Amino acid sequence: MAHQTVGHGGVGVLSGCPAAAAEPDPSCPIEITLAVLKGRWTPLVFGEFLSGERTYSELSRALPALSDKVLSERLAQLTSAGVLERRRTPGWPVRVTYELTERGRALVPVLAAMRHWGAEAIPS
Amino acid sequence: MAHQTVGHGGVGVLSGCPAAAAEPDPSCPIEITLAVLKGRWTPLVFGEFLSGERTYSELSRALPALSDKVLSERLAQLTSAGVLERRRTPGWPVRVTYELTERGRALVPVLAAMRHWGAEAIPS
DNA sequence: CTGAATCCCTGCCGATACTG
DNA sequence: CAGTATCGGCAGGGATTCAG
Repeated sequence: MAHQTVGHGGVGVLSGCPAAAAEPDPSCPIEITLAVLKGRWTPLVFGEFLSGERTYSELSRALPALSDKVLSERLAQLTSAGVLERRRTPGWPVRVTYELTERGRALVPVLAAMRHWGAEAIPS
Repeated sequence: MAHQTVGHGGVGVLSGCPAAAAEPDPSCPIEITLAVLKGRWTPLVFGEFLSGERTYSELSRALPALSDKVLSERLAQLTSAGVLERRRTPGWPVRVTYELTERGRALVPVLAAMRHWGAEAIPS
């Protein structure tokens, strides 16, 4: 299994990306996953949902240094990625809760793998 | 393995980060892993090493649209993260080869998990 | 051959203010 | 309560040029 000249075209970890990728491809599965987690605060926001559903104000209270703008952006990002589900309770006051979808829960083991790798300190 | 009510304080996916993280913590294992993969071209550069060692010019040829500046940055980023090892062949012409370290190979399953999750299309 | 230095442009993020 | 609008600062990344 010495290095063969074949790229990662069909079977490698990067399969789904063009073999001789001229450019980074947003449709590459790995890029998709990275895009979901991309941006500051995203992992922390995601982590808030590990123990159940959350409202906007709960999140805002749990992460005080996170501005409304970015919180909205992250919730929209995770929602449009299918990771969170947004549910509006009619009536007053307006109450919106977010919670993990099935796809969101499927992301947990992925994060766990990342955590495991990142936890092994680099010998300085 | 239904979702437990416990937070991410000690045992969750985000363990290693401050429980009530006031701010995103660069020392969080997940943030560490994301930082390694961070930036445009990084996954593609990493993928080049799946089939063995590479020289600077080989990488440059394999990824023509990638500028020297960013290629240098990525190689430095991955090297300082302990993912790649840099080896200089003395003499002329100057020849530098990079290859995956043990830690770099340990990253492959992580990428595989990300690829697996990203490959499941969102039902539009 | 393998990069580093510079310049510039774009996109992200924070702060603040405002709306349904 | 749950966001959106706007603006400014700063870092990321592309093109080009220079150096060891």
